[in-house]
Amino acid sequence: MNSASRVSIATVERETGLSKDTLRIWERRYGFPSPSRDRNGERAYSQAQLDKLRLIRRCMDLGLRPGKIVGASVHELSASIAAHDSSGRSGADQIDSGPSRELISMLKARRLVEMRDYLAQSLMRLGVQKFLTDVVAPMSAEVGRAWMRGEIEIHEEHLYSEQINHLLRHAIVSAAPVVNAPRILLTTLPGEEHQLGLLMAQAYLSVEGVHCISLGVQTPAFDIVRAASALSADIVGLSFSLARQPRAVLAQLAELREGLKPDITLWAGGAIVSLLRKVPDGVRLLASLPDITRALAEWREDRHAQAA
Amino acid sequence: MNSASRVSIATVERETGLSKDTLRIWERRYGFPSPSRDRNGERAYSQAQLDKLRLIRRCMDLGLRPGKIVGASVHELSASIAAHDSSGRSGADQIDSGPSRELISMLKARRLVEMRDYLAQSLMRLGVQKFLTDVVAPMSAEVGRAWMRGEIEIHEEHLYSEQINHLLRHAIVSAAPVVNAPRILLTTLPGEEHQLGLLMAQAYLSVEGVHCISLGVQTPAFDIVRAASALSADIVGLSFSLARQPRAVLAQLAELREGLKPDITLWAGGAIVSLLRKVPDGVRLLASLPDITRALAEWREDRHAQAA
DNA sequence: CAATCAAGTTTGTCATGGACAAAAAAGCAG
DNA sequence: CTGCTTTTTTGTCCATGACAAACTTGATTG
Repeated sequence: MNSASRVSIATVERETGLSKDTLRIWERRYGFPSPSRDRNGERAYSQAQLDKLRLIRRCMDLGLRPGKIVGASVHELSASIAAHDSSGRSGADQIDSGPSRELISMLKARRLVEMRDYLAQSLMRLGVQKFLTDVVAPMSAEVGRAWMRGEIEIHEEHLYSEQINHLLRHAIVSAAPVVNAPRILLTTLPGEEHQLGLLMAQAYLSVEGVHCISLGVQTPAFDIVRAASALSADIVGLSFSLARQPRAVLAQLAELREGLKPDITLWAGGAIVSLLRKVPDGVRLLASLPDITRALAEWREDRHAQAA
Repeated sequence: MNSASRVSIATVERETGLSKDTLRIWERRYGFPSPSRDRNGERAYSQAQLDKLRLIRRCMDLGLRPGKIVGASVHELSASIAAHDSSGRSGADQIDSGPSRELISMLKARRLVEMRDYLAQSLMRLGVQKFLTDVVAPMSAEVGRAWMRGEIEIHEEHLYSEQINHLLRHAIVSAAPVVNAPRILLTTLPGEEHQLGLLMAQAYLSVEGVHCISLGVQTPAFDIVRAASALSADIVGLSFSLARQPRAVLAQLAELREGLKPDITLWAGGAIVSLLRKVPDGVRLLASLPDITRALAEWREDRHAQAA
């Protein structure tokens, strides 16, 4: 807590996700960050530099390039983020920022029991799907933003994940064997560690009367293909967080689509999909949770049409 | 999949957990691994080198030092591991290696439904605690060993975790408010990412009539102290996987004990504790799950004695 | 005008080799 | 044995150079 406010390059790497090599080469090329040195000649970054690096990282996730923004001021960076933030969000998305703010302050104040009760109560009151769209989704976005801004620590994000994780897993019901229920395989590709998005999808689907199997995170494409066959899946659903590069996502999707039998439907969801410019062939993008319901209806129609 | 069997240094770093710097300096100092180079002068490691590095890593986790073992043959390395393996395990621990082997082969073959059914059925038949001690604990150890030996991939371990995670979270009942039930705070310290051990403890405790709160993984000591006060916890329980250095574990425990109010009991569990030579003052080590029951009984006696 | 391709920039990762502090082992006194 | 000092081991950091892949820009063509 009160430890020297100067941090090592290893810490900065861990906190920002920027590799040591990248940090050194930015210093060489752009002159920022140019940390002071400790008595032993090693880089010692200030808290302000760390904060700005986090901002830069966030801007890059928004698609801006380092050369353009490393030289920018904190103010300009914030402005860029704000511009993106508001352009992406329609007015309706913001209605729940009140409860989210409230939950975040509970999180930061460690008012855990209160938070858990509030969440559990919301789940009961709203039902699984509305709870996900109106409470969990906005709050997750808000937690992500708060982390990027440096307002909360990574362990506080873990704490949040833990609560939601528990609540959702408890809420997920083993699907009653509906006749002709589609079999859906859920997972993420290698490099994608965030399991909350996956879990949200699973919870959302669990009340739609489908047969849902989660492989957990980071399943290689080849294994997804094998598992889809072995489990005779009708649909493969993938989740992508904001942390991924759009290009990499498209490439991985194309590779998987190629390997997957054509009669297996491929869905891609998660925060990143709304940033993708072109839709890969043979992949259904799901920009939000309610899209799942729509996509499922479409799938059932298609299947019906084919059968007839 | 079938891609060239030579892999980049970045891949080796990800697969073995050995940093690029470490890999380069081992090559310089010990002459291993000395990978071939691709047309562009970059290191290209063979599958055999990767396998041996994994073995070396495993030996190091057992306490051996790189200088002694980097030059050793694969055979010698395996022998070292086997020696440690058998010396640590009493005969009774091995009774369940049959079912574990069976479950591992299901895992590798992606016979998921079968695995899930088997696990769910075992849980029903044995009850939570016996399921944990007789099925989950041996199998987790076996999965860990299989991963170290390179027999399974990391995503297969994730898949296993996913299944257990789900099953346990579903099994954990929100404790009925027993009168005078001890309040237990569960978490791991920074650097410890493994959540399965924590979850196992929580599940085990959930049927002991205690009030159990999990903070998730990687909570800084300072925050644990704050949370313990805020939630008026009677006991703080920590989990440590084999991946941690015994020294670091002792240091972190001592630091936490110092910060924590003396009347709060501190428990440390997980695979590493049986390797600790000395017991830190004021910390109760729990070498196995059944120890939890014993420790809880002791705690209740103590509390009773003090009240009288 | 949109789309495609070639040339030019930007950017991250890798390589080499030197240095050093922290951790572990070894040696030694009590 | 236990506690202290010295030596060895070991991982991380530094500087600088290089280059391929990704991205941008601008010219060319249907």
